[in-house]
Amino acid sequence: MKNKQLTNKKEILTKNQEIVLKLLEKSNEPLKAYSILFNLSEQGVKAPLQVYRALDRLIEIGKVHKIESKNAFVACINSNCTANSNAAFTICEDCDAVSEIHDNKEILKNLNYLANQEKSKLNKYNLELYITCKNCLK
Amino acid sequence: MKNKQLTNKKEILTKNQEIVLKLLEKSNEPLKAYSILFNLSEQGVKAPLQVYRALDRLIEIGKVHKIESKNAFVACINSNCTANSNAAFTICEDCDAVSEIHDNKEILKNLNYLANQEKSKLNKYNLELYITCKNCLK
DNA sequence: TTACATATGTAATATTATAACATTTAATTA
DNA sequence: TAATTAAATGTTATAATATTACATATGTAA
Repeated sequence: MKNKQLTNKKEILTKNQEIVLKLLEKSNEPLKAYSILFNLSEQGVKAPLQVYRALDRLIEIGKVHKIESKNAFVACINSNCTANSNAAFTICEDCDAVSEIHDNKEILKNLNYLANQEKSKLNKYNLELYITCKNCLK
Repeated sequence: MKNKQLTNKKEILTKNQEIVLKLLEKSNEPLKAYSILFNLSEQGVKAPLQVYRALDRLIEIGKVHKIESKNAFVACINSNCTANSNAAFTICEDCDAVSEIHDNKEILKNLNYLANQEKSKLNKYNLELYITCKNCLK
């Protein structure tokens, strides 16, 4: 589908978007949609759609990423994130810890090259690295 | 979770695994689990679990990959695929066409480097490139 | 054979996500 | 300002994806 116009109103978020983002930002792990829902029930968020709509928009403007292999959502740690920005994560297969990798020029270069080889245009990418983390290697 | 022993019994598949893999191999697009289920109802596959169990095993031995962002499954095009092999796909955002990228040495090198930087060990990766494909660029 | 692991079948249910529609709030403009 | 439109919200219902739990069967090793 084509992208909608991203008016980018200086990141003015609506109430639901605001509280969903706040929750994600203070969480130190990816949260699932229904976990967000239960966490926010006291703040008036009562139905899945309220969460999913907020998440959709937050993802659209690049404030949130979805970890596809976990159906979970994280706030982007990149302060200067842009719309539909790229995402790369490490996921420890032992302890499930997830962390975001800052955009990596070298990877982007390679991926663009790959896309170009097929005469197609790279719009964005999702990269999930399944690792054994430093702690779990001990 | 730790990997189970991969006995690799020369790729002897069970009945359900066999027919699920056959279906995926002759499909020219990723199939969803319930689509597989409906397609195979005449062959005695009657419950989601039969499909999911077959898929789990096929993924484990590297014959099938899951496109995480689509909850869909494809047969691996890499004839000499190994257990838990890496996967990389392009997904056209306009026409939804998906194709697998053959393992790319350069990417793997970069990703290993990234993991090493964090003193962690890369086990496998999942890479999904959202593109506009050759046809849709016209 | 006995024991054990693996595979299968089946029903029920959990989890994740969207459709459809009514209502409210915000932004635009006449 | 009032009228008009667009965006966001609320709510119910339901669709789509995936797993739990348990009974049974089948293959493999001691």
